[in-house]
Amino acid sequence: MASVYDPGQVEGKWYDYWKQGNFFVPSGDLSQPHFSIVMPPPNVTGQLHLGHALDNTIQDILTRWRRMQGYNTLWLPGTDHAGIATQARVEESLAAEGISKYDLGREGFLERVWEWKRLYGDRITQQLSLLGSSCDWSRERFTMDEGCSRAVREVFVRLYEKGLIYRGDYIINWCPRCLTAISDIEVEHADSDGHLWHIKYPLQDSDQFVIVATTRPETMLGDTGVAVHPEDERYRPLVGQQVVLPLVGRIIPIFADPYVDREFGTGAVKVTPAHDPNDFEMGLRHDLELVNVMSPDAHMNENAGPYAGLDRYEARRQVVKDLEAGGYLLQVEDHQHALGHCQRCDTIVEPMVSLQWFVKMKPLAQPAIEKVVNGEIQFIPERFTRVYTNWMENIRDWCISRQLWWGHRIPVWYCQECGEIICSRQDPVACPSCASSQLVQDEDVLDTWFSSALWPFSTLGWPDDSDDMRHFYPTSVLVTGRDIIFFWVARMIFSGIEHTGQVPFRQVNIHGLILDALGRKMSKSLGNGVDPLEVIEKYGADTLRFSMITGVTPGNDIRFQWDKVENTRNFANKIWNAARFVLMNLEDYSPVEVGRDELSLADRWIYGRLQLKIAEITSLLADYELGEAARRIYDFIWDEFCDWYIELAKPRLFSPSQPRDRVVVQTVLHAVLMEIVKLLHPFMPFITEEIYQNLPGHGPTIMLEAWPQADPDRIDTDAIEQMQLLMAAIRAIRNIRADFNLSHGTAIKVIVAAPESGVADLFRANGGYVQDLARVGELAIVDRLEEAPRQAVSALLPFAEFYVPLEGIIDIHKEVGRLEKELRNIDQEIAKTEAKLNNPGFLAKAPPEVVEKERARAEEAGQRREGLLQRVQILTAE
RNA sequence: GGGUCGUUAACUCAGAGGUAGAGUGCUUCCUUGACGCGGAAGAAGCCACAAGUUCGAAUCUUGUACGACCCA
Repeated sequence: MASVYDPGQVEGKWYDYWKQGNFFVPSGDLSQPHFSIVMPPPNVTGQLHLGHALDNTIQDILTRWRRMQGYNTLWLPGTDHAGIATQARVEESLAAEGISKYDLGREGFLERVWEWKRLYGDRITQQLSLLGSSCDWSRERFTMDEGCSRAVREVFVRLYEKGLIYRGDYIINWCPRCLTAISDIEVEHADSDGHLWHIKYPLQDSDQFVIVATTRPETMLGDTGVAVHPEDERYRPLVGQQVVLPLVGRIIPIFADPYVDREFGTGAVKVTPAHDPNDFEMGLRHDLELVNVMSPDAHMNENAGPYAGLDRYEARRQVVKDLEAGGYLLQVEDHQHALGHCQRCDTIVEPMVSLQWFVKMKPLAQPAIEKVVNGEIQFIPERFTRVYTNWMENIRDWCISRQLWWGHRIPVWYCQECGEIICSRQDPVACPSCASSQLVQDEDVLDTWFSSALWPFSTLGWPDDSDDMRHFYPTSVLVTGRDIIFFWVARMIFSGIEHTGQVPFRQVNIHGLILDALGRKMSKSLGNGVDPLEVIEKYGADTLRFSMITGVTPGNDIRFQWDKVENTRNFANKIWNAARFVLMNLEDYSPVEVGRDELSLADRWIYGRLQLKIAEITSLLADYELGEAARRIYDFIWDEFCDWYIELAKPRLFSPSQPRDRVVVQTVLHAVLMEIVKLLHPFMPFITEEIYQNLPGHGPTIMLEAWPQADPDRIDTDAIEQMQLLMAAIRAIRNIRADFNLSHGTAIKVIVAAPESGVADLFRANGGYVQDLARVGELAIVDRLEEAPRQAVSALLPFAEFYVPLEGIIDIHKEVGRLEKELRNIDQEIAKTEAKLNNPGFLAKAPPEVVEKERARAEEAGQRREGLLQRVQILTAE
């Protein structure tokens, strides 16, 4: 084994081995509980980014852990067709060849997209493999495969038949570049600097006027009303009157509506129902006419009269100019307002009225809220529950039609003869009403999220009553970022409840975003993204996984730091070398029975500590506290196992006079390393498999090993406490060595004065530990010193005093300084404990054990102070 | 405007009602037979501010400031 761990030599090999061994496939053991996760499907043409890496690492940790615990475990992978995103990319590539999708026609274009999908479809899944994802590739799905498409069809028809899907003219968000409707949540709002124009609208047959304020003057061409607040005294007399729309000449009413904000602008607003969502609502309430003045590419249309053909911003300039010329423009203020942008292409979205398909949300939202409120679905961390319920409670109908070609075509046909509308599971051949075969399918496709919403059950075989549905549904947990709670999580919840009668998952584990080192979102435009493949290439997947997980609070964002990656790489190397050491010393090892009475103090200590760690780590995992769990393993391996246990084991390993010692230590090293490697496996699957496969007594794969279970019988609290004393002693002596620059070669003598017989016995029995680890030549143990040596440095610990005679080396002055500093610390501690013990409230109300602890501490501090004072006296006495 | 999160050592972050933690960095020292991607020791924090609850608050409550994000 090489002394530096090389992940490149290891990772690919084991992944192939696991796949070939079918170790990712569920055990199928129905006597065990199931554990299932459906993977949030990445965009089929996408590339792995750090967000995916984090998301899938979490899922893989949970999956590997539960699998080891014996659950019938399924992690189902797949990809999403990502309608608008994929179509845009294919269009771009066509544009590079100088052709548009219209040149190819719908069929031809779709062929190109499928080609594209075949070309790039494997890339992201291959990248997921590089991460070590233990998902069942035999069940891999795609949102547009046959089964998912059938589920989409079924759901659409059911909702349609229930009256929950309708088609209508409503205001939607229109992207003038993508030339499609997009849903509310696909619009991103950003503040931008604009103006507020104050415009005079003259009253009909009067020389009076109202002043309206607007940020989008060009939309006035479509105004069909002016609104004021019903309780606004200023305008009360005007309500019911008519104004003459400037430039256009249309006569439109002034009406009162509580939506109007009296503080905004002049308190009177122009109402354009065809180009503003709020105006649209008011239009419905007051039966206003809809005047659409824009074409799909955001140019003015024929309803804009002389402005027809102008781009929306040119039209704005022209309208303003004309208003000014006509004396209608009274004032222009600077004004900041939020503008909606297309999530996909960042174009400013235009609210427009158009004929689209919608899902009626209120009836679906209600049960979806209940299941979360009553705890059938649990968000982790819990605070995301409110994010979800707030959104669900204020939900609006979901616009599901998209004017795209790539996606699930809406299963609705229009009879050209009689106008019948047919919504059907099977493609109809004749009109059921007039038997005509002149049927034309709706041109639109469904929002990508319509199919994603069905993912937890469409992938398991729904609508059939499949084995997988029965065995793995509802799924156990959904792991995803908080950025798609609305897009996806919410929609899966109401869809699952509506169509399967059950929640789609029991728990939702929300994690944060990965940010760059400066705390900014990683984005293409900033160019601050880090490619996970680069990290894997340089440091290995185990390192990437562990560095993203460890020391992270669930739900919080994570800054990506190369420093941390390096530190984790060092950790991997540390484990590697610890294993190398163990394996090197196991070459002559054959398993033997080792009696409990043969175990040394250090053996009993490490066994006990291991049990405690197993219990902690298991319970942290159950609570989704992966960061803390990882940190505990890290500490245990590096600190307790490597820095202490292995060091303590060395002398016994190499002592020719005690051959049995070597066997015992070998046994313990082997057993503890085996458990460590299992505990670490979900986090770092590759290196742990590699080590495991080198350990004597290994099975076919570590993946099939049982997760360690804490054995309370092995927790020897005495051994743990005793080791603590020895370790404290070793540290104190090392400290002295460092302070006095005593080189390694310098053998020192240490006198231990231990008044308690138990402590003295401990040092008599295990003085070897101190001698070896603190490099002590002679260790003398006494109850008490008649006369403490003057030419000696001391460490006065609560349980014993340690003297290192340094005739000729010690600088008395320096030593006194050292002791005085310690005295100051002790004095502070005493002041603190005294303050508590002198507080009657504390004595009366604090739990007795806390008071007792405080008393003990005070007493101990008092004794140490006494000792320190004496020591100073001895040293300063001339 | 509403909401969520954050503010802890120089930096990046854990923690959490009862003596402030890690990693990196910094200062010494160490070619000890796993690892210098290592080991030992050390310096370094009024846990943002204010009020409250409590015997006791960095931790709970409320408010303030600053920062990030989400929704309108």
